[in-house]
Amino acid sequence: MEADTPRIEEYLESIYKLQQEKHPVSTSRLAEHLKLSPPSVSEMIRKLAGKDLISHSEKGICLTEHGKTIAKKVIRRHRLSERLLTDILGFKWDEVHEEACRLEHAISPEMEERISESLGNPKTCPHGHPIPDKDGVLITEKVRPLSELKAAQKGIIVSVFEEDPKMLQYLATLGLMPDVCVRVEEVAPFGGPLIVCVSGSRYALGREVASKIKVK
Amino acid sequence: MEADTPRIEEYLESIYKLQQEKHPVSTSRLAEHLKLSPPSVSEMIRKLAGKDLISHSEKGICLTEHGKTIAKKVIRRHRLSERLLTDILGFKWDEVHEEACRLEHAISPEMEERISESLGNPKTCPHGHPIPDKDGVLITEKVRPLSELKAAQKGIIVSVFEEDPKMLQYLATLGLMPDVCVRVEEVAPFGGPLIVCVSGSRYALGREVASKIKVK
DNA sequence: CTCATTTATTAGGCATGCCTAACAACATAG
DNA sequence: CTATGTTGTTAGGCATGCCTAATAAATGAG
Ligand SMILES: [Mn+2]
Ligand SMILES: [Mn+2]
Ligand SMILES: [Mn+2]
Ligand SMILES: [Mn+2]
Repeated sequence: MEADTPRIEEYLESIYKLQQEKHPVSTSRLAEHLKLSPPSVSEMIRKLAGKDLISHSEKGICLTEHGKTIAKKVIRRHRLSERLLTDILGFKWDEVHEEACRLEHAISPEMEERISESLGNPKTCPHGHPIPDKDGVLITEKVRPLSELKAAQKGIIVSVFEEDPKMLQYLATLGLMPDVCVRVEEVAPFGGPLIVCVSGSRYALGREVASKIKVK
Repeated sequence: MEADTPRIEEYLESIYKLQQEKHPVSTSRLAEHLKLSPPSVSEMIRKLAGKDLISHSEKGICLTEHGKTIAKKVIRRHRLSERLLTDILGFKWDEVHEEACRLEHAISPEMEERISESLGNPKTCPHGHPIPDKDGVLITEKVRPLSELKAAQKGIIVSVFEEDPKMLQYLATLGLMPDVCVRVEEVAPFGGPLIVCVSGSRYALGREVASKIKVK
């Protein structure tokens, strides 16, 4: 019954992440995220459904409880790997995603626990996303995208929903990282950029980017 | 021209290790070490020869220069992984082989360097085997097996050529680890055991095991 | 409502790596 | 020298995961 390959783990991980954003996960969005052709994904979807890891109705792809459990384990290993890479090996937050994406499939439960312990059981990855605990319990803070703030409102960055190294590097130069306080100075109309103030400096920030920065 | 899969890396790594011991590496020994069927190995051998990674004459399998270069890279990653596992994550030396054998294929050149730096560029793995440097240079100390020592001779353990966790655990309880001084008290005749003295205690040690412990 | 685009699936392949069964080649013990 | 066991290879398969081309189904703009 159990037969989890790295590829299956990777699909479940992606489905989980996509579910976070917009609810119905489609074949095409999944194919795009995984950088695979739609037929490849279509085929795997059928297999995952056969293994009772997802349900595949007309309204999209959904993880089953079993699928969600596995996805959270993969995500735990991914995020712990990221922390290992930044906190112990000195990587920057924009360098860790791809590396962690490989490591997550090569880590035993024992190593997972040792990493967690060695790091003092961290609660989040370097991008601010919560790390599911050993039992799959995931504490999600109530957040909203920076793009929803009105002029003069401020918030503390909780997480940055972005994987692209270039973008992460850019955000780091602006100081837009978890735990940092941002104030919205101005919101340009017609979907224009936000003017934000971060530790004394002002920057113009596109709506697209701002929507990926979650604040509380 | 380049097309290195984890499996190819694993084969080259095994061939390299087997070459260290007895010279002519045979299909069957390789199959046994890799825990694969002889036909599977036979097939891969042909492929590796086609990629100019090994030469396959009647007198056995030999790594080419190119093959040796790749093998040493894999071994560097393996041994650095072992050090990471023991020195930073708190694993014991008997718990790291299998784990490292997976990690070695999931580590980028950048991560390899970061691990090495973070550990202070270690020269050996926890079992005392030398870690090839960035450029593949490998410093091999002149050693001889403990089993070749005569009564009253002593030596310092350099390395332990053993992968089996049970055996490593056993050796650790006796204190037979790198940098430890051993004195041979007695050598039983007809291939019998050695009586050795390690930090004040005496133990009987089979020839087989003793031959895997290298001293200087 | 209809035609065109987007989205999903089928069909047919291919590469990688593994397996078992059968056979060939060789060594060597009797 | 022959029978036997060891070693290696061929032949034929299978599972996994990916691809392109073609087709079907759904959507939505005019
Ligand atoms: Mn991943
Ligand atoms: Mn992250
Ligand atoms: Mn290995
Ligand atoms: Mn080692």
